[in-house]
Amino acid sequence: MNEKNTTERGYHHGHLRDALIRAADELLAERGLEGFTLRETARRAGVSPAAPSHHFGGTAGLLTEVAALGYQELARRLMVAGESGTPPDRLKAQGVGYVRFALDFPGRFHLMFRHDMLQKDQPSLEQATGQAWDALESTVLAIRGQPEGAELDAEGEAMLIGIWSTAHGFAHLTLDKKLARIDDCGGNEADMLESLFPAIIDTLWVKKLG
Amino acid sequence: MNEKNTTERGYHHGHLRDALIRAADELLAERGLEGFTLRETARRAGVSPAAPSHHFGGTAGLLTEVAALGYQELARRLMVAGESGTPPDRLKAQGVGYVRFALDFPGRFHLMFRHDMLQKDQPSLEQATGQAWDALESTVLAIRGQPEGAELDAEGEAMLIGIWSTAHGFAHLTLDKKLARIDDCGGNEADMLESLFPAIIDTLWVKKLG
DNA sequence: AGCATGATCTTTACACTGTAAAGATCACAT
DNA sequence: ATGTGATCTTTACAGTGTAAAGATCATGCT
Repeated sequence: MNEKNTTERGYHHGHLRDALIRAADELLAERGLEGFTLRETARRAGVSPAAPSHHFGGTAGLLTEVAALGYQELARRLMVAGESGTPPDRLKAQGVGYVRFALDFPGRFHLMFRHDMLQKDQPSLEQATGQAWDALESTVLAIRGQPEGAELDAEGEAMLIGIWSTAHGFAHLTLDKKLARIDDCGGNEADMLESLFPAIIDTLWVKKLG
Repeated sequence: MNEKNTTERGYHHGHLRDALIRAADELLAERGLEGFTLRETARRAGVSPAAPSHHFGGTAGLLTEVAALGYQELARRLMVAGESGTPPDRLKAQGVGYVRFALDFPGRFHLMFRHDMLQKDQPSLEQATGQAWDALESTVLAIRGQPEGAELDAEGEAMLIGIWSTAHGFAHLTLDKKLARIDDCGGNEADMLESLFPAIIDTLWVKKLG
């Protein structure tokens, strides 16, 4: 019944909703969040400027779906990073993975933390953010010696928010070129991630936890 | 010669440049960065929509001056916070001061880290950011036992960027309501600053430094 | 089969935005 | 006093998001 997967012509697109999400994500990757435009997204999907609003209610609706995809990808990476090693090593790896995600997808990343552009009550978004949170939480639970599924104790909570804040802030500062004066790595983002950020984690966390 | 400080009537405003910066800052405080508009700023200054561009070249020019003021205020607070106590205590106090600044002036804070909206080469901005950086650097130098004015060693650098990242990330996450599920403090930003953030610093940093 | 119904997409329109270009006004030095 | 340059206004234009109304089509009901 849905056999117009190849050439989407005619008045009705067929898979417009998915196509719009994909187009928006690509536009975000190309021009960043500030270069994003609902009309340009529609243009890329080969559709009229007002078409997206029908499916998503407006710009915020579309961007919320894109952000949900971003959280899914982030959660996936955090789970992979938290698979092997001692609990402190896993937490460190998740921190690196968090920053790497931000540097790989700056547009997505910025969007995901712009609550003024998202509809926080959207179930798809809530679920995806929950997955990312859980990935970190289970690692911290292991560090604290608490059973899986338990509620974090106070120090565990501070630990979780701490690593999150540190990774989040480092990612933001790097993307905003605020660490450019650090000449150890000549502004190269990859180097900053591979050497500087782990050094920070070591200085802060691992030495204390291990 | 400049005696029209009270009633600014007539074709020429007199102190339009300053008035625009003030109006922009107020607008930022009222509606946040996303509610900011060059035309509304002009309206509040009682002037035509195109007038600001003459003084600042465009939106970015005006916002850069506002951001420079923000960095000045931030630097002032960091210096005050770093005045008394042991070096680790001073660094902790500066971290708290950093977050407090962000929560007190969300509009300014967001603007200050939007490199796509600022002119990074503006001297007023460069100088103000340098002051804020120096305030943190001198505290870390004291912790590392290095003389004032020296160049930070590798671990000191990691320490500086680490505390900055942690405070920066915590501020961002708080402003974006990402820590709302932490029910220890019922979403109250003041409580989060006064209890949660210091707990994080203690768990991460101070225990290790002291 | 024929047909109505509703989902999907387009067209049109409007109130905004930033800013470029050209004109008006005024302070001030000569 | 006079013109010169800085300051501000007017006008205009290309964009933006989205509301409202119209066109097109798939689908299920009789």
